[in-house]
Amino acid sequence: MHASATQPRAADLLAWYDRHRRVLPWRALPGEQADPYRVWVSEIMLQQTTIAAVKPYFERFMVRFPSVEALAAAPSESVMQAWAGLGYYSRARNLHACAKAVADQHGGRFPDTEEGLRALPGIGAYTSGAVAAIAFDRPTVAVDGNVERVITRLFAIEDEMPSAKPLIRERVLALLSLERPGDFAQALMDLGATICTPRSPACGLCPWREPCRARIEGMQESFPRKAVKKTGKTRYGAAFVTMREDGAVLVRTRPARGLLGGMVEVPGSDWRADYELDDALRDAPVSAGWRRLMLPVRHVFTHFPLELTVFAGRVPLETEAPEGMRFTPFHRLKEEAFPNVFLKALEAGLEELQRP
DNA sequence: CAACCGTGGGG
DNA sequence: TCCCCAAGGTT
Repeated sequence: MHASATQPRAADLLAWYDRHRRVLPWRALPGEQADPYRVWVSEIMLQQTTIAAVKPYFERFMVRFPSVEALAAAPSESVMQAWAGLGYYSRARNLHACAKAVADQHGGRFPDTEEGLRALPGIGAYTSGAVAAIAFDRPTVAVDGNVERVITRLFAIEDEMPSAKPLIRERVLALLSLERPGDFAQALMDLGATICTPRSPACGLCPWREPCRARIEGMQESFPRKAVKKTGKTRYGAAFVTMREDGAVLVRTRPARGLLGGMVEVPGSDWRADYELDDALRDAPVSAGWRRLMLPVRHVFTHFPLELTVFAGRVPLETEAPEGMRFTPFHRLKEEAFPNVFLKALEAGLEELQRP
């Protein structure tokens, strides 16, 4: 007798989850109630970010900001610095705004409904469902990329993303376990992350291998259907690593909105596809004996690649920082909220300055 | 609603 | 090296 297609059941998923659930720093142990603050912070950090990248940030963040009140009371520079390197910095700005809203308008307690959470900054359709289900066991779902992959395979949904989203949500809601919504949400994500992976899914270990339409057709890796997205044109620019005689380095804070908003940078030019490197020194923040590094710093953002040519120079002790800039003592550089692209530029520039 | 918004790792 | 993509939200 061949295994005939059955209907997927939440019970099969939850039974699998009870045996294979991952242990994560923000996840409650079986039978324990999850801490909404930790769940919320983890969900924001995990947006478009891998668990491996998040773990060390999460641990440091919890030490530095142990409660939503502590986070709300912290200066924004401190929050941005704690986030530096994680990417998508609007998440950090919204996180801070959200903490203030919870502390000031909700008495330090997170709303315990999907709708209430959804109204807070940085909390959208996914995160509101995730926190409501995981931290408050509300009967709702959390549809992320994992879930979209699992569900489009399970039902062989041919619609391209993101137009398939409403149908996917409908299917997940139909499967939802009303007894264990929090575990159901986490089980679905664990399944997507460990079994129903983007490439080479381990269908033989899947609790839903029998009802999975995509596996039956041998087409599991072709879901979800997605249109190919095009990458932007490479942009070019100059960055200036300026060291004062006492070792202090010239930096400035970027505007609060937009790319790398609110983060710290070394001064530089605009980034354009047609940037003329020959004229780069007109973008220098101060006059110095600039040395141009031959190897540009390469960095890839979500929507465009960047080639940053670094100039390094020393300036006298009496040099004043231009308007909007400041000299940071060398030993405090590590406390600045540098995104990675500027860490790369800084490292390259400082190395050049060490040479005779 | 499509563009914008980082970064690191895996295949 | 290159490409894809990971627990998305905002505008």
